[in-house]
Amino acid sequence: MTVDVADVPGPYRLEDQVGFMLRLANQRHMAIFTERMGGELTAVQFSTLVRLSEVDGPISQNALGRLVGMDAATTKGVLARLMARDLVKMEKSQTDKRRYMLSTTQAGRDLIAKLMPLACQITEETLAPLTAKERASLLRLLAKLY
Amino acid sequence: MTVDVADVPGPYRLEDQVGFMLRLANQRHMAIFTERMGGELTAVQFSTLVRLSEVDGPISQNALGRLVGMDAATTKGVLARLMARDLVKMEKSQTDKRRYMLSTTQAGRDLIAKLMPLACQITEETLAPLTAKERASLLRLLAKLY
DNA sequence: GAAGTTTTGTATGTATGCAAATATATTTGC
DNA sequence: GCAAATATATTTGCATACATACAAAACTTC
Repeated sequence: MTVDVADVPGPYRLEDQVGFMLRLANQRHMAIFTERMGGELTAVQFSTLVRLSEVDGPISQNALGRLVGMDAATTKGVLARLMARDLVKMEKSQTDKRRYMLSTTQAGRDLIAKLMPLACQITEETLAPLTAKERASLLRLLAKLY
Repeated sequence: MTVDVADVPGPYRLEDQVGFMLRLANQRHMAIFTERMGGELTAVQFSTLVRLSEVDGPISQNALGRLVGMDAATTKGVLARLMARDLVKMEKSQTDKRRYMLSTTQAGRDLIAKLMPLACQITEETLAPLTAKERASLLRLLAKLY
């Protein structure tokens, strides 16, 4: 009678835990992002602004937050900072008195256009250690996880 | 004359950016961790306690932080919370008057032993959408990124 | 149309995570 | 042996991120 090596659990090693590695990989990317962007926008602010320009129509705060993967409390803070810089504007909905309808300003769209090449460089630098096949594989696997 | 499809950049899609996907995957894992751990320890606190028990000798605050991937400011807060719960103890170094030497308490080691099976279940649940090969592949690719 | 549920936005508290500045102690270079 | 560079720990400020609780408005169901 034999034992399959794959069935022997072995010791708990932090480096073998997805959670730990996800955190470290994310940290590395954030460091690259912050350094390259030079304080123009944070990663979450950039994602939020891109999403808002994609939908390109008035959208509620919570709905936009969901499209970016933020909860309501986080969304409020991010949008407050974007609005303080006139990159996003907000107006009361006529049909739903609870809602604020959000849209990008011209300054917001201009900033995205300016930062887009930088964002591509950031992705490139983050993925630099991987081959083209590995990059595709990583994205596919990450997409399965959420 | 033909054009290689791989050379045509295409539009910028948020879902194709590693940074965005890393953030979402990490969020999903954190949600699983928090729910399963039931408030016993956060993911970072657990990692820190495991690392400290691994080195199993007095270690300085900064050195431990580096082993877990935290900067000095973050490390201080995490350790303060662990010490407030008597999971970690600290004493002044005799040889280096800047350092506090850290070690786990019996309560800290007991808690890790108790939570270890839970941590394995959390990893399992996070990786549930992936096959064994995909899991190994993901870990290998993540390890290359930092 | 009234009751119960859901959605939206807000507020608060806690926990990472980093940048930058500070203070003290140690090590290194010469 | 001393000045310069490093290492350690701390503090502050800002930015996610989530849990929780709340109020107001809208929707569902009967």
